[in-house]
Amino acid sequence: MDVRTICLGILTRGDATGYEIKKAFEDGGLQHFVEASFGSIYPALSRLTDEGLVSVREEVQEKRPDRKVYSITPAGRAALIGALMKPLPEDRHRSPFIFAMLFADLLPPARVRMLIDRYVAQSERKLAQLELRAREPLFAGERFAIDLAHTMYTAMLDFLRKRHAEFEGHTLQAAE
Amino acid sequence: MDVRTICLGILTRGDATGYEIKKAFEDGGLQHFVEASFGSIYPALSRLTDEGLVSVREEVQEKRPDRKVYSITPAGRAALIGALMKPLPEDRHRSPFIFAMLFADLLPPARVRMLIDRYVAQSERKLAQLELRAREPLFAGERFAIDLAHTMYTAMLDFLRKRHAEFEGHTLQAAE
DNA sequence: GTTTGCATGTAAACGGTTACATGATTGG
DNA sequence: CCAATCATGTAACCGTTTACATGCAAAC
Repeated sequence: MDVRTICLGILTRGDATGYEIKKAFEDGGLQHFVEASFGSIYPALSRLTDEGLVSVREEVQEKRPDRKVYSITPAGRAALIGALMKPLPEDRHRSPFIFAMLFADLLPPARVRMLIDRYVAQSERKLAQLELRAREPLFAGERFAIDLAHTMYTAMLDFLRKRHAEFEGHTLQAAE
Repeated sequence: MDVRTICLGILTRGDATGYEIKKAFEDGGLQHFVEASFGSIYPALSRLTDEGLVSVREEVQEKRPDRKVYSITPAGRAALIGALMKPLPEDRHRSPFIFAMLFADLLPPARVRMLIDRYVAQSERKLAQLELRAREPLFAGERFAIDLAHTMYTAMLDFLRKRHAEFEGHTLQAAE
C-alpha cells in the first residue's frame, strides 16, 4: 500500500500529525507489514490536503515547532474505502534472510548458525511486541492482524529452533 | 536483496541468460521472497559484466534472438559471499491484505469475507507450488527455505480458515 | 487464431529512502 | 553530558516497475 493510503487509514482512527502517523506503526508490532518514512509522509500529507482528502489545522506551540494536525475528510474516507474495494496488490515479502539461506552451502557454517540465531532473536522481539500490543484494547481488524502476525512468527520460530538444533555439530552443505 | 546480488546467486547454480534468471524464481514457490523484473535484470547483468563479476558468451541462434549466457567469475563469487557476510537488511513484508484487514470495520462484511477467501486461495496455490518443488532434488539451503515457507503458509492458512469460519453470519465491526 | 514461450533491451515514470537542515526539551 | 523525543520539511538519489520496441515458433 502506498503512503497516501496508509496516512488515510491512520487518520480514520483519529487526527494526527505526520510525526504521529510515523509512530503509529513504528512500534505497534506491525512495522513488518506497513511502514513509511518522514520523507514520504510529509509530501503525501501535503498532496492529500491539496486534493481535499484531509484537512489541516495548525497548532502553535512554544518551544517546539508548530504541529500540523491532520483530519480525514469525507472525501478522504471515501478514497480509502475505494482503495480497499479495488483488487489488492499481492503481498511481497522481501527476505534477505531467506535469500542468504538459499546459498548456505557457500558460507562458513558458523555464519549460517549466526544468521539463524539472529533471525530467531529478531523474531522473538517481534513476538514480544505483538503480545504487548494484544493486551491493549483493539479494533477487531487490528486484533485479527496482530493474531495473524503472531501465528506466523510463532510457526517460524518453532521451525527455526528445530532446524537450528539439527545444525549443531554439522554443516549445511550441498545435498542432493 | 538487490537484483545484482540475486543474479550472482542464481549464477552460482549454473550459467544462465537474463531470461532464465527471471524464470528461476518466478515459479519456484519463492517468488514471494525473491523477485526481479526484466527491466532491472538486464541492466544489472551489463553492469556486473563491466565490473568483471560475471562473464558473457553469446550464443547465436537462428529464428530467435541470440542468447547471452552469463557465468559467474571468481570475483563475482567473492562479491556474493561478501554480500552475505555483511549484516543483512531486515525482512520487509509489505502486505496490502493485512493493511486492509486493519480497517475491516470500514468495509462491507461481504468484502471482508471475499478478501479472506482470496487470500486463502492464493496461499493454497503457493503451498501447492512449494510442495511440488519440495519433491525435486534441492540444495540443503533451498530445502530449508522451502520448508520454512511451507511452515509459514500452513500456519497462516490454519489461522485464516479458523477465523473465516467465525465470521460466517456476523461482521467484523469495531470492538473494544 | 490467439496465447504462451523464447529472447533482449531502453526510457520514462514512479515511489520511496537517506541525508540534510534546524532546534529546544526531557530523561537517563 | 548524551541520547532520545518532538516536530517539519526539502533535495538528491536509488532501485525498480511499466511500457515500449521487435518478432518468430509452438501449443492450444
